[in-house]
Order: sequence, then structure tokens, then C-alpha cells
Amino acid sequence: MERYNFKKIEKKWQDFWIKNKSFKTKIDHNLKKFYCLEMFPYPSGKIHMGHVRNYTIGDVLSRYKSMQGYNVLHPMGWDSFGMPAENAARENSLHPKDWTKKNISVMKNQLKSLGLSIDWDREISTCDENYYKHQQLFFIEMYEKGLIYRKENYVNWDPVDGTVLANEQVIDGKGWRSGAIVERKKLNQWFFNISKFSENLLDSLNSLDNWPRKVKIMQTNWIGKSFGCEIDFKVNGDVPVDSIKCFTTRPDTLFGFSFLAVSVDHPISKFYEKDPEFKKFKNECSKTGTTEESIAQGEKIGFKTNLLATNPLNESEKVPVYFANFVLMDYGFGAVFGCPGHDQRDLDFALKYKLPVKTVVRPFDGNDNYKVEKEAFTGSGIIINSKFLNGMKVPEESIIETIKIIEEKKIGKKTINFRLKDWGVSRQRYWGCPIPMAYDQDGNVHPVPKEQLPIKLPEKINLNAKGNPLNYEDDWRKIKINGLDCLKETDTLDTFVDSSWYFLRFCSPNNQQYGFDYDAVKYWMPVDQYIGGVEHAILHLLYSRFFMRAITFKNKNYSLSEPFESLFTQGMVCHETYKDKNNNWLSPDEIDTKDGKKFFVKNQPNNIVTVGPPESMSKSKKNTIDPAKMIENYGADAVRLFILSDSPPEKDVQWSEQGMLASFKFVQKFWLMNNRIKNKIKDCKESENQEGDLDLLKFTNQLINKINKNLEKFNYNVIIANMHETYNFLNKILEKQISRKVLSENYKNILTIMSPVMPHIINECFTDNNFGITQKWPSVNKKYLEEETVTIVIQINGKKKGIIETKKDGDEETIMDLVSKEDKINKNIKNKKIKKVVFVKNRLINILIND
RNA sequence: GGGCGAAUGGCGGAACUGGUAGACGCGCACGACUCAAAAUCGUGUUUCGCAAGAAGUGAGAGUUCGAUUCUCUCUUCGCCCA
Repeated sequence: MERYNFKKIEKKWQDFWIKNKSFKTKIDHNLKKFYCLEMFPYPSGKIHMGHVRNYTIGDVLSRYKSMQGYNVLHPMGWDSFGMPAENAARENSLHPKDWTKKNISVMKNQLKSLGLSIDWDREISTCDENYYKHQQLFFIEMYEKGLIYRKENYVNWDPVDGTVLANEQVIDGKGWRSGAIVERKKLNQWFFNISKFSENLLDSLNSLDNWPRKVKIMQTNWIGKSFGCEIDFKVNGDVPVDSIKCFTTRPDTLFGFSFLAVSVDHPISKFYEKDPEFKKFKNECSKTGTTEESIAQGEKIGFKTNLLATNPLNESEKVPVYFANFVLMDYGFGAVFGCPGHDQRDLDFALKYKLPVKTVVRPFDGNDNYKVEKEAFTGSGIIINSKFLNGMKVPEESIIETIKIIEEKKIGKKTINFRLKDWGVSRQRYWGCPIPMAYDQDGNVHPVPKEQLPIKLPEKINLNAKGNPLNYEDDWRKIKINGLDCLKETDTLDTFVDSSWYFLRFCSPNNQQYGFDYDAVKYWMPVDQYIGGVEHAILHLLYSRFFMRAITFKNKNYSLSEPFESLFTQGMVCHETYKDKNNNWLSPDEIDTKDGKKFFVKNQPNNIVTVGPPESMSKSKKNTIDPAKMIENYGADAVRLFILSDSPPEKDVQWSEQGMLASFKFVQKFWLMNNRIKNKIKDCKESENQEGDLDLLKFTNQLINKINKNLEKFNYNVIIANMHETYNFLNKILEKQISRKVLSENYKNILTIMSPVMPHIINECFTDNNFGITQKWPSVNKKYLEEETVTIVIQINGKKKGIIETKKDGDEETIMDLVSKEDKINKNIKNKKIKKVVFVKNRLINILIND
């Protein structure tokens, strides 16, 4: 018996699947559809373990569903626009297109070597003109529907690279690549009006029953609906301003008002722009950054104006107006009223500028002399020192009641504010989808007419130019629109746009007329199961939800607004980290050990290695494991088995070489056992009711039952445990006599339910036993789930003292009778008075005695 | 700072609706096969204890006949938003 040759056999089945187009899907209205989608990869060069985990989870589900008779759509594509291609191109003088193509080809082969059940005929790539041309049409349609507009906005500007940076590309106030200090700069940018759907995006989260609660909470917080009111504050002073409008969620603290703070970008700033002191202050503000974090932690600074604001509930009270760095123009109206007693930022500011701190809320357990000192009081309590508001309960009563008063006095009104901002989609880069807009000589905006689409990226490009390379492409920029000489927009779209509708494209990837075919989308959508990393919990998923709304907005043909019926977020793949004595990171291949406890640098026994805790695999920490090598060494089935085995899929999993090896051994062992079973089937007796028959039947049916449940709940690690149990069981049962029919049928069923996890070897076992190829998921015969005996736990005073095996459904008397025959129990009960007996049928009996 | 979640043997983890805690795997120990090793197979493995037995799911309380599971307080860790 030779060892299982995974290289030969995995190749054989992969070729078979491709040759037979085993996973090709077509619309079939007679079949229930199942759309299984995993987040498509960025073609960075080669696949990493995160991909292996993601796609294995999806593959197990797809194979299971399709064996259950569903018409499964399981496609794959490439999120292939984006900066890394441009950077790599610059470094290697390779065109981004070529770099991307090369990576896709490598990664596609790697994915194939994992044995994924993907319909490769539906492969798409977002940098393909055939993909992005439809996106440009969507853009124009959305523009026509009023969902896209252009406005000036502040961006993080890298003066060295001449480009806009995303927030996450700004590290400690410096550009991630150039290291230059990032500036705030105003630029004209294109925006998707996502905030138009804020309310709907928020409400509809309630309908997503099969999304992780965590993700829904994250999106809820991101959308950030706050309920409050806007208030007009009368102001007077040395500049022509009559009033300033503020948004507040805490109108009930209005009597604690001690200053009014406005953003340096507030319209009233125009009166101060000539003041050199103000200029200096504004400049200082731009250094503190715009993130909410830097505002919360940074020093609060202000610029005092000569304006005085009047408290609308107490007209005799006038307070100073400041420009302040912690007020942002894009929140509310760019102005807040400062109430130091009950807002920490306001308190920090008040203490710094020696402004009064008035306490207007006290905790329930305090008295009316309660005073805020160094820490603002933001909890619930009772309103004090506030004339007609006194005694109200905070926050249940106070906010609503105060708003009523404010509305009656006509000084403000109830308002809902959202934290969600419109989505700026302009990127000053080459490798992205060109924005199909143009400008005439007077600077007027012209959407590119649909018949002039697509706007293709120019093939030749100088990527070493400063700023956006497209700015230098004078010939490419020229376009005639309705006879007018125009210049094309040079900004390209954020790559999040590309991934906001790819799931629609998969439904009809070859449709030339439009991004998707309505019939196909009506059949396949929504995605029944979407699987990916939790890092996309907010942006990608929110943008995709927005895109569906944008597409269905004013659209009679289609109304589905939620793209993903169920969502599963998998955990990361982690590995220990290693550092040598000089604090350099080491990769797992660079270290060695003799006893498995102490590690040293390979071939340098004196260079001791410090082992760090498991962290998510990253190139910078060198703790990555290359999936290609693992597949090469152990085979796809073993890798799939291991990546699922050690942790529940939603949690982080730790890569371990020993675990990997154990999975490999399991595959090998399984093959040996298959051989034993094959021979046993030949030798079996035909006559039924052999001694092992019932055990095997019971085991198989219970197994199917368990695996079904565990598959539905994504308990894939438990499925692997079930598979090990199966192996152990089969190995034992082979010692008994089994009738041929029972063994062969049950073994076939067992193989079938194992095939989603390790499809290659199982298919090989199938043919090896002449079981054929077509596999239908077996059903459970409930007859065999029932046991005629049960184990009953015997407790005394709630502590386990023993167990008895007995016939099912015995009543209390029968069981008590049996229990009293047990020596061990009798010893405990003897001479004691039984107070009470708790009896749970088929479970336990608990005897309560006096001690 | 806010939100969410987690904590179970030497390790990863399992446990239905509150009802035998530690499935399964790793590691370790012993045994079989072998000249030997690898591979494979078998046995054992929560802790203390020779045993009988006792303790035991981050800590402390509570509800209950009974709590890994429910409630409260706390500690530590992780993630997200800031």
C-alpha cells in the first residue's frame, strides 16, 4: 500500500473539475439558488493565509449547499485598481496593468491549487475596461439622479508626493510614504450623497437578522444619529453678525452656558481673515489634525473675538465668542455652545481660559450644592440652577422638555444630526476608474455623454510625475462634448467604488450593455452568504449598501436595497513573532530549536531568539506563512483541514506547524483506512443484521445530524473534531462483522459529508470504492437518532455521585429503585433523611438529604 | 474616553434550552511493530491524593435542587470607534 500521493491526486481532481466545468452555474428557475460570496482579493502578488481561511470557509459552504441541491453561485474576481500597483510600477518600472495581470495569474493558480469550487467563467477584474466602463455609466446615472455633486473640501495633502492621503495614510501627522508633514488643503472633490440615505441605512440594519450584532453596532455608531436641537444665539460686537446657529444634543444644559465656540472655517471667519493674530491661530489649528481623536486628546486652544452671545433662555446673560480648534465645520453648524460643567472638552477649554463653570445637573445621590470641578458631569441626574428647568430628570425628561420650551419661544427647533458624511470619491491617482466628467474652458462641468463612454485610462503614463500623473496627459485630457472643447476630469474613483457593486456584476459578468442584467440580478441577488474580514465592517459594507440604494433610487426595474442577506466575519490568522538578540524580526524559517523550548537563529546556537505572543500575520513582523509552500508540502486538503480545525472561524486562529502536520497525518491516515474499508467491503458477508450494523447506522445518522447543525452554525472547528471522531469510530468498528450493504452505504454517506472540507481525497475515495462521482447530501434517518437506553446522573445535594445506564423514559420510582441498589449511593443516604428528590426524566436524579 | 466581546487542563479548543465540565486535536508518557528510525496502531493524560475522596471553568457575590451557561460587582485581555 503506497502513501497517499496528494500531489498527483489533487492535480487530478482539479483538472477534472476544470475540464468538466463542475462549478459552472446557470440560472435555473426550477432550483433554489444560493449565492455564496467571499470578499474578493486585491492582487498584491500572492495569496496569504487570510485568503486561505476566507475562501476555505466559503468553499465548504458552497460545496455543502450544492450537494444539498441548491443552484450555487460561487464566483471570484479581483479588486485590481489601487495604489500598490502604482507604487510597485514606480519601483520596478513595470506598468501597473502588467504588474496586476502578473499577480492575478499567480494568485489564480494558487486559488485553483486550493481546490475551490469556483465558477471561473465568471471571473472579473475591476481594472478591466469591461468592468469600469459600466461603473462610469452608473456614475453618470447617479449624477443625473442628483446623487453626486462636487464641492470644495478639506483633504490631507502630502506636499512632497503632491497627493491626497486617506486618514489611515497619515501617521503622526506625516505622510506614510514621504514622511512629509501633512497639510490641510481645500480641493474640489466629487462626492456621493450617501448621507441622503442615512436614516434608511440605519433603520434597515434592523432587518439584517443574519448579520453579526457587532457589525450592526459598528455601522450604527458610524452613521451616528443624534437627536437634539438647533438654537439661534443672538450675538453683537464689532463685526456685522446678528446670530450664530448651534447644534446641540444637550439643550437642557443651556443655563450652564459660559462661552460660544465656532470653527475657524465658520462663515464669520471672513471678518477676521485680515487679522494676523487670527491667521496665526488658524495655522496653529491646522496642525492639530481633524480626527475626532486628536481633538479629544489634543490641547484645546481658542481665539477670543469681541463678540458677545446672548443666552436665549436668560437674555441678561452675555458670554464671549471664541474660535476654537475642537469645533469642526462639518459637524452640526460649525458652532457649539460651551457648557463646561457637563462636557469635558468644554471644561478643558473653560479652565484654560478662566471661564466660569456652572453646574446645572447634579447626580441623583447629590444635593443642590453639588459642584463640578475638574471633571465634567455627564451622567444622569437632576437639573439644578436652571430656573424653570429645575428638577427635571436627565436625560429622559430634560432634553425633550427643553426642546419644547425652545420651540415655543421660537429660538430654535428639534433637529436630527448624523455623523455620516458624504463620501468623497476623488483620488488624485492614475490607477483607478476615470471619473467620466469634463470641464469646458469656462470651468463649467459636463458629464461625458453616455455614448462617449468609456473614458479609458491612457496606456502610456509617466508615473514619476509629481502629483496625479493624469494631469500631465494633455492629449488624453482633450474631449469634445456637444461641440465644446473640454478637458477631462483627471481624478479617478476611490477603489471602494469598484467593490461596491461587484457582487451585481458576478450575476451576469459578460453583459456588454450594462453593469448587470436585471433578470440575472433578480434571480441571484441578494448574496445569501457573504464572508470576509471584520476590517470591512464599516466602509465596504456601508458603501455597498449605499450603492444598492443609489441603483434602485428612481428605478422602476429593481427595488432590492440590501445586497447581503447574511454576513459572516472571519477572524485573523496569527503566528508567534520572533526577534533575535539585536531586536530584529525573524521569520519562522529563520529560527531553530533543539528541545522545542529554547529557540535560536538557525545555525547560530548562541543567538537566542525571543518568542513573542501570536499576532496577526504581517510582512513587517515577518511572521507570515506562505500558503503556497504549505500546499506544496502538505497538500490542499490538509491545509484546508488545518485552517478550519483549531479555532471557530469567527475568532482568530493561531497557525501552528504541529497542527498543520497533524492535519497532514490525518489525510494520510484516512487514505490508509479507506484501503482497509475497501478490503473489508469485499470480504463482508451479504446477510444483514451483523453485530456492527446497528452501531454503524446509529453513528452515521447521528454524525450527519451533527455535521448539518455545525455547518449551519459555522462551527467548522467542531466539524473537524467530528471528522476525527468518525475516523476513530470507523477504525474500531472494522473489528466487528458488518453486512456489506450497511458498510458500503454508510461509508459512502460518511465520505459525502466529509467532502466539503477535503474534496480531493474524498473524491478519490469515492472512485476507489466505485461509488461514482455525483454526490447528494445524505438525509438523516431519525430512527437511528433515538437511543433506547439513557445515562442518568445521580446527584446528592446537587453533587454528582454516580451515573446509571438504564432504559429510556423510566419514571421517578423506577429510577429511585435502581439508585437505591447502588452501593455508593446507599452509603451516602443511609441514616439520612431524604428531604426532597429532584427528578428530570432521562437526565438526572438529585437526592437532597439532611447532613 | 465610549462601545462590543472574551477569559475553561501544559496548549488550541468542546459542552443542546441551566442538568455527567474538559469532546476533538496538539504536546507529553508508556506499550506494539522495527536491527533502528520514520510512519502506523494501542493505552493513559484537569489538579491534589497510594487510595477512598476532595477541589475545579479569571476573582467575588447572588438566583437555583443544580451555574462554564442567568444577574450584579470587579480584574485582565482583545477588537472597534475615537
